[in-house]
Parts: sequence; structure tokens; C-alpha cells
Amino acid sequence: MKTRVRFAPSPTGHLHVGGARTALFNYLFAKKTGGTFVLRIEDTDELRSSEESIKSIFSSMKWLDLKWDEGTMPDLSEKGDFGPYMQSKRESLGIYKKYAEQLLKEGKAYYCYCSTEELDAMRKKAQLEKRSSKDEDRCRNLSAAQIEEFRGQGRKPVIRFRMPDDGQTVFEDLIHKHVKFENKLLYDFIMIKASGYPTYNFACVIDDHLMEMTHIIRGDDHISNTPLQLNVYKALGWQPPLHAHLSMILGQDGARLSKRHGATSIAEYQKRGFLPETMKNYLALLGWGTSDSQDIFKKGELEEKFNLSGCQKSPAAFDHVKLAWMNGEYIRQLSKEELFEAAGPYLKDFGLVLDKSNPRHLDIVAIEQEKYKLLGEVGSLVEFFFKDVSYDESVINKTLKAPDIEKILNGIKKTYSEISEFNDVVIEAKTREFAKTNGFKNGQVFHPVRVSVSGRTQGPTLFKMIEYLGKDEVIKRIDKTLSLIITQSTQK
RNA sequence: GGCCCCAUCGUCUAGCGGCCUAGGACGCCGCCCUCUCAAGGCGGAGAUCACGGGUUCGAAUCCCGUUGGGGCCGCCA
Repeated sequence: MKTRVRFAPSPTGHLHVGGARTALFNYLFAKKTGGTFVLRIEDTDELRSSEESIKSIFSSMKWLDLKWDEGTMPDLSEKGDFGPYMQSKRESLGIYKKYAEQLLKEGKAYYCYCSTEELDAMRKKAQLEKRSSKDEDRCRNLSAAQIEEFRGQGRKPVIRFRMPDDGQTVFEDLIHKHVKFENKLLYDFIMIKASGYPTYNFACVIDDHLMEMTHIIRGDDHISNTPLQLNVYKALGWQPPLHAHLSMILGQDGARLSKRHGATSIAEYQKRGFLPETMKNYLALLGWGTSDSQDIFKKGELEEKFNLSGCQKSPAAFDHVKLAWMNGEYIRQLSKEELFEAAGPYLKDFGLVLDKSNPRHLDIVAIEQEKYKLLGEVGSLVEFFFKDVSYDESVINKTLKAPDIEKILNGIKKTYSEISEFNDVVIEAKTREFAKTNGFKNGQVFHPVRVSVSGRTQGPTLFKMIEYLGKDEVIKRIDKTLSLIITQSTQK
């Protein structure tokens, strides 16, 4: 049988790291098994759902290159034979109501007239008495007269599911193995809200069944919901899908990942200059691994190697340091053109508008490729090629106050001005020759030249940098440095 | 508070009864390379496998308990 899995986000915000990981694992599982990856929108929270969130989630999924075969598509159209795929649309079609009424008729569900306030009071009381906060199920066995009375009071009922009083609900989780719950501890959850909208635990069962899902892959914060849902399948006489509960993603301190751990939304990582390949690879390793602990995967390799048996039961901490290292790895794998393409948008923040048909621009952006960890930092490392440099105090003190500094810079200026073929090989040879014939150590010459042309003590490989800067510019910058040194020494 | 889940270097993980004096990766330290910083190469420190009981000739691996962490207990999903 062909596998069918789904990612079912609730559009109440951006796609966050945990959601993206769930989406990724479903996607990888579908790819690996040759199945279908469905996208369903769970917008049954009338207050918090927004189309803006849907757009944002889709945009992050597109960035991660997570394409789905069926469901609500990026342009909000519907694709597939099991639609609509947006729960609000399904609600207006009366899909949930239909099954709720069936359960009502069979006595497997009932109307509850309790108000939110009454429920809160009951829960509080239970907490005080240190009992489980399982509701009193006050409306479970209402007489016709009582129902009449509540109706007369104009109360708007909700529909609750009638949980079995005894027995156990067990399931074989694909990751956690045997999981068992006592039915008497389960509560009569609300299936249909007073507004007529279904709740998550109900809508999800109806849709997963109707959409013929074979596997439910989701976060293990849903383990406690599973027995509730399993009882609905049973009451409806349906065969439930297989479940696989993924471990949670935690912050470095072991607490649930939240804003205070830094960025949690995928959009934020995109903005900071992570490559989508990095995110995908890193997320895949959070709660999953291969038998040889592989850490970098080539394109298409995850799709080929992913399996549920490699999934971890224990939670994983999100490590920004390792993420940054991995991004560096991926940046290093880029061709010059790809790097330029990827870094382009981030360069604009530095006021740099470069031209990819200009080979010099391509070379400059790639000159420190092995050093980049974030696309967002490329600009700060290469902007000196295009802007006037300034020399700060510490740099001057460190390098430009060495003995013979004027002699060195003047000599280098002359040497460079005499080079006709201004490329790194020639520049390097001439620079070394200058040092040797004048009795200077290489470093004695290299360091001040670096500072003169770049304003920094550390940077790209020196002679390439000089080549890319160009003869005129280099001489101009050496002159500027020289005048700075002279001004400083006359002041004293 | 009730129920459920989880537990191998700081972190991600390999391990699925003997191959483990526990392997890899990130990070950290040292050396090499070298025009700086990186990258790369080599090496090192780092886990009595949470703890305590079993089972077994033999346990990180199986069982029980304890502790710790996490999740759920919403007319949120």
C-alpha cells in the first residue's frame, strides 16, 4: 500500500523550528517510501488563525524546498482527491458535524451545557483536592428534564466524546514502542465547540481517516492526545493509522525551545544568512541519525537514507554553534557563482550593489569563502574593497608604528607602481623581493601593507586582495596611510 | 497534583547481551601548514553509559525501583 503522510500546521504564526522538523520528517518519509505528502491547514482556531500565517508558513516551506504533493497549495488552491484540505472549509461543508451527530445518535457523544466558568471552578477544586483535574463529566447522564431546563436557560452546548469507563488504550508507536493508558483516566474531551467548530482532537481524526493517512508523524507532545483520538477511531469503527512520535526540540538549557533561546522561526534563520540546505540537514539530525553518525548529507541523500528506526526517543537540544559550523560547511561547497547568488541579498544591507557579470565582483565575494559562517557577514568582510577605509587607533598602534614603516611603505609603493602585470603572482614575487633586498622580514612588510590597503590586521590572502583592489587604488591607500603616519609623528 | 514520555562525552549522536579499555561530529586544547584570520591535516582532554537493585557465565544494551528532565491534563493545536 502506498504511504500517505501529512503536515498539518495550525496557522497561528510563523513556521518554527519544531514545526519545520515535523514537516521535514513527514516529507522525507514520503520520499523514502515513495508515498504522498499532504498538507492540511488546521485553522479551527477561529480567533488566532490567519491567512498571513499560512503565507508565512508556505514561504518558509518553499525556502526549505519542502514540496507537497497534495493539499492546500501555495496559491491557496486545492490539489488532490480528498479536499478541501483546509479545516475551516471542511467545517462549512458539515463534515465534522456529520460524524458528531452519528456519535450523538449512537450515544457515544453527548451535549454538555456547562459554562466555561463552571468548568474552571471544577478544575480548580480538583487541583485543591490534589485529584486529577479530570472533569466531573456532569452532563454525562443528563435526564430529559435537566436538558430541557438547561435549554431553557439559553445555554449553548458543546458536544463531548464519551470515553470508555474501563479498559485500556494501547498503541504500538513506531518510535516509542508500546504505550499504554488507562481509559478511566481519560476525559470526555470536547469534539465540537459552542461555535460549532470542531476541536483539534476531533477534526484531526476525521480528516486523517477521510484523507486516508497511513502514518501520523508528529511531535511527542501529542502522545497524551493519542489515546483520546484512538478512542474516536474505535467509536467510528475506523482503522487508525500508525503513529510515530518525534522527540521534542529543546534549548541548550534543556528547557523547551522558546524565544529566549534565540530565533525560533525558520524565517529568522533565513534572514540571518543560513542556507536552506544547512537548515534541512541540521534539522534532520535533531532526533534522527544514521548508524555511522553521518553529519553532512549531499543533495537527495536525506531522502534516500531517512528512516523511522533511526529516530531518537529522547529530546534533542538545539545547538546554534553546530548549526553555524554546518552553514560554513555548506557555504564552502558553493561555487563562486552560487555564493554570489546566495550572498547578494545580504550585501544590499551594506549598501553594496554588485554585478554578477563582473568577474572581479565574483572573486571579491568569494575571497573569504572559507571563513563565512553566515551569509549576513559577507558584507562586513568585503565592504572595504568598495569603500574608503578608516584606520582605527588600535590598528595604527599595532602595525603602523613599527620602525622603518615609512621606508617600507614608500618602497612598496614604488615597487607596485612599477609592476605592469598587476596580478597576485607578480605582486607576491615583487613584495618578497623587496623585503629580501632591503633586509626586512616578510612579516615586517606584509603586515603594514595589509593594514594600509584594508584597514585591518586580519583579512583575505594578501596578494589576491591587492590584485582585486587594483594598482591605482592600492597606491592611493598606501599614500593615505603614509600621510596619516606623517601627520601623527609631526603632532608628537 | 494525576497520567504519559525520556535518560551514552558540555551538545548532536553510534551502540540494539560478549567486537566497548564506549566510536563519530560540533565545541575546547596542542602541534603542523602559513602573509594575518580562517580553512585543512595531525594529536589530545572530555562519558565509572543518571543512580540503586536484579536477570545472565557476561549488561550501556533486558527487568524493577529511585532520581532528574520533558509533555499533556484548554470551547489551543
